Amino acid sequence: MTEPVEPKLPHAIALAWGLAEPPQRGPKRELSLDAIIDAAIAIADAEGIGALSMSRVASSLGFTTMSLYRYVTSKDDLLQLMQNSAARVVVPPLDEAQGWREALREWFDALVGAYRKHPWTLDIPVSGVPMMPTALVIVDWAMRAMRDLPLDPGEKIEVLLLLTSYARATAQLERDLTRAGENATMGAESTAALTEVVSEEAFPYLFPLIRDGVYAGGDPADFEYETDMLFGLERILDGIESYTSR
Amino acid sequence: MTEPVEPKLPHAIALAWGLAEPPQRGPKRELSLDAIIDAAIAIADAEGIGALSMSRVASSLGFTTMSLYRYVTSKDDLLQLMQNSAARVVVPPLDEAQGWREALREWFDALVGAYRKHPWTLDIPVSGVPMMPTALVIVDWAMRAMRDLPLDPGEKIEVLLLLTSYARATAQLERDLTRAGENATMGAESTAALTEVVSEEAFPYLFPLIRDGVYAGGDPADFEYETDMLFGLERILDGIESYTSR
DNA sequence: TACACAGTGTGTATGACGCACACAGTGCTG
DNA sequence: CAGCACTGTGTGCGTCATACACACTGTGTA
Repeated sequence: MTEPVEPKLPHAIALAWGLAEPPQRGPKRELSLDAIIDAAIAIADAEGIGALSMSRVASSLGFTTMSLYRYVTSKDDLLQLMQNSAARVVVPPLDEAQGWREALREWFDALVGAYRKHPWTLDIPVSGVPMMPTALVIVDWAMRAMRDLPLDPGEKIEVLLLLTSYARATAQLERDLTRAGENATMGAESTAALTEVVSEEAFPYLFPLIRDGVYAGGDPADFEYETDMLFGLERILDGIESYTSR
Repeated sequence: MTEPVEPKLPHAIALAWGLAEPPQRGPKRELSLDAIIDAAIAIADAEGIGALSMSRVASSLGFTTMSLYRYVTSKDDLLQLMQNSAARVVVPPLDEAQGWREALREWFDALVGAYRKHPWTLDIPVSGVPMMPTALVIVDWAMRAMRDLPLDPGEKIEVLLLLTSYARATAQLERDLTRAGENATMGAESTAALTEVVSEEAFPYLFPLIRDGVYAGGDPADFEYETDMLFGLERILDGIESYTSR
């Protein structure tokens, strides 16, 4: 009996960390975890996460549904592994000369880029404090970017939460607006309907924004991603700066 | 033939705005939309959104599954309406003397409070730019709080996005940590396992945080909600302040 | 007053889906 | 060569959302 490897890590996490010695006995495996994950990601990329079913993944690989369960304990498991794989980012080498603002911008871009590449990751419900390798790589990178900031560790984690949540939110908004551009539903049509229902009396402060098409309004192309999206980021960075130079 | 009421609003949204004249002909209705929504919310409150099925809701009301579809076109529809109902907040009367920082804090608290009261709203996938009444009430309130800030409308929306995404993220983190405290899974046990897998070489900047139990570490009770959670908010507010007083 | 018909709640049926489980075959290990 | 850990497979179960046909109800109109 060997050492109990890791004390009770959830299965997907253990797998993602590569903590699974391949079995010695029995027939050679025809599938592989990576092949399954890649196939699943391909489906999600092409048709979204709603189209992803176990049987769909299996048949796209030419195997039966149940064969997948030799590699993955549940669909949820698979989703975690997909997310871990899709969110993988390349961490640039440490540049000592780079300031923390620029470093965090670069980091933020990478995050948003990953969401753009695999938008369905936005549809995976967040499950607890992240413990997957990719997530921790991202955290490590963020901590590196903040290495010289005079913040205590708890505060850095707060900043991390701030940035990741904003990255996710902007990516989601961007996706929704893009979809609204294509899709008739939720498009200009229903936006117009809003004006009939949002009265100036009931929504005195919101009303002008809707009237002028600033809120949910007009052409989604008006949204200058690269500038609008970064406004919030710069505000966060300003906030950090003003705090640290108190 | 009467005027086509509102041009093509999604069904749930139209319902939520009360744009559905009750039918004149036919038998008296035994159910009501509100009763259905309330019953569904009760189930979600008690057992989470995973336990929520149409048949579950129906039988809790003493009706058949299909009867619900006379009031709601789909489960998704119902989820939107539940969220709209659960997120309802009481907007305090306008206090002219209140500064924008305090106003936004109050607003933020209300948001987080709603998430605390009905944590399952965190599990409802966000669908497009919010157009439900409650969401717009919240937006209106935020705009009121920012009424004197020298920001253009687009910037205010950016700030709104910043704040709502952070509120959601903190509420989610808080919930996850609370669960980790109760649940054995993801508890101290697997946190300990992290230390074995996160090496100092591979994660030089993250490693100390895990070693010292700052990240995902130690007692979840260490998380001082009321202070830690507000750190990020104060940074956002700082960022706005520093920007407006450029 | 009678009736057409919009609208009600119901029962049955369908097609996905996740996954448990038993099975027959496979190839390492003693 | 025997045992057995492990493979991919097939069947089957329970759950779920929802389509549809049905019998009934009450209101507006002929």
